[in-house]
Amino acid sequence: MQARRLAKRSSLGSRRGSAALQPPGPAPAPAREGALPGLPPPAPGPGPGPGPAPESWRPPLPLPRSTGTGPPRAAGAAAAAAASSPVLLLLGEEDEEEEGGSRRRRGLGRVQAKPRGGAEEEDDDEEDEDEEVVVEVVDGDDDDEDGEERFVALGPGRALPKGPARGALKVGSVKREMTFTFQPEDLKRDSSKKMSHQHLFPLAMEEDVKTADTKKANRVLDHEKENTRSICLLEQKRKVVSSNIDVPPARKSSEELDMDKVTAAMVLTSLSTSPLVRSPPVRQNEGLSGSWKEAGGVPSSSSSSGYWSWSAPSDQSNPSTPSPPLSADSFKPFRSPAPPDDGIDEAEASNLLFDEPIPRKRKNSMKVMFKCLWKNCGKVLSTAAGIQKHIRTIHLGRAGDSDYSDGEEDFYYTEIKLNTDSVADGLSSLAPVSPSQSLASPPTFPIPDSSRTEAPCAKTETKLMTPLSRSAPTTLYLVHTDHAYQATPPVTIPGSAKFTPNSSSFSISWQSPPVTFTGIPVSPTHSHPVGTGEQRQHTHTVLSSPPRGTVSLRKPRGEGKKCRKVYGMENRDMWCTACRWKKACQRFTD
DNA sequence: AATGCCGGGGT
DNA sequence: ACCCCGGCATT
Repeated sequence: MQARRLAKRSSLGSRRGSAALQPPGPAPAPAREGALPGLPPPAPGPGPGPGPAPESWRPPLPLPRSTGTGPPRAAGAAAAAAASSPVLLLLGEEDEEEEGGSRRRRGLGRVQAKPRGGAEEEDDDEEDEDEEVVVEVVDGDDDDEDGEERFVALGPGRALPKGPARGALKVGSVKREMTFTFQPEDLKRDSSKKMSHQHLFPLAMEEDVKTADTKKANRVLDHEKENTRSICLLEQKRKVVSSNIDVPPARKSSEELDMDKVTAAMVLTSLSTSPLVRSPPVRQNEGLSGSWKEAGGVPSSSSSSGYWSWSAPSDQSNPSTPSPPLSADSFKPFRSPAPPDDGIDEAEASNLLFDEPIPRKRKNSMKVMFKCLWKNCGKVLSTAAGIQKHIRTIHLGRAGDSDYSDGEEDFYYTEIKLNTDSVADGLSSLAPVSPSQSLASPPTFPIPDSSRTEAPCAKTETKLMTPLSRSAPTTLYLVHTDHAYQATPPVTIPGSAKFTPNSSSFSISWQSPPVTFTGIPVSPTHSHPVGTGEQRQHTHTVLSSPPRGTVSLRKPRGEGKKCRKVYGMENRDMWCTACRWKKACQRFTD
């Protein structure tokens, strides 16, 4: 079968390539990929344009490969690049950030270093519909200078070969790299990969890493002051890294410790925003914070938390160890928010296609603030802790400063990102601004990609809440229905939000019945499908509106291009399964 | 007529 | 669950 597919694919690939450049994806497609110099022929041109993201992942993944195979990966160059825009590189985009984006980014980042060949591309291309290529963001190190992120494509069958190669490369260039992949289904493979990786890592290297890390820590401190968020991410990254590498219990200054707290808080916040996590707010948060602190903040090696066994590197990598899976899970949320990003394709990178409660993704140049959702309050603080306290004391009337928190505060505030860069602007302006948003009281902040709860909450709040009402601003949950069809396997990441690249493809199936919001024909700004997608997400809240009497069960015909159009009948096998089955297209949802 | 999709059926 | 396809609604 594989073989068959392969053959088919290759043939298709070529075909597709030509097709791509053709009519189907006229403006959008080309524009999109066109911007990427590094990327060879925007092979599957058709997809990119129309589909929110579908295509992005579709295209072959040259990157990973190149990364691994890439000849002289100019470490120096890379480092330099990173240094120039550390944040950009480190801070991710959206989780959903389908690999497309990442790849792209990557491509941009190191284009100079190694232009990829189209051939490889084709090759990678092969598995699309059945198995989406999953690109994992591998956080190299937290460090800004040589922060390197790697995307490992976990394609069925690909991962394995790749691992070793990469590892080898790594060693050669003396770069530290952690492979942290959370591929539920690919876990095994993954672990094996990691293993190999580990093996490749000479002890010496680890030493190196340690020292480097320490230095980094210091540097990071500086950053913290100006960009908390980025720090956050960095921290997170570091944590991730540490989980794999035996990181020396860095001596942390009190300041840093503080930061950790804040970081934890922030993360918690973001997490709490996630519908999934929401239910058990307190517990969750607490637990998390705990682990976090442990992970990142523990100054002395006395990290007792059994969360992540990082005492022995080999341990983590050991597939048989329970830790890997666990950590993987727990990491998910963190990782997603910090997907890399390059300020260039942010616009599209903003592909916020999530199909699920995805922990808010963070944009690099975004500042995170916490806004009180209490009616008529709208207070905005820069720290989660602060806002929590504010809520606790002011609104909940909890005993003064008692740090006691039942987690309820989480419901009353939301994390908002102040985007400093264009993306935000683009999005917000672009955004057919959900009605709720306009209603939201504290309009001060453009809520580019506020957590989905944000808008809805605000709305509800203003509308129904009584000042005194103790009930938290009703939290609206997103109704999300996934199509069973064409389920891109990896997509469903149980414990945490799915932000797998692929996820973008099905993202929003708002076929959800009781969906209220019917009007607001999200202006299909095709140029930025992403934004649109997101908007929709927001709007898509259950709760508020009375279930429309007769919800036309029929899915409003999508206006976007569908597989059929994009690929044509000839390439029917390239269609998403749903399309093939004459079901609602899963790939190009709109 | 071409599409997009639902409902239903076959395996 | 996977796959097909009749048939209807839309374009």
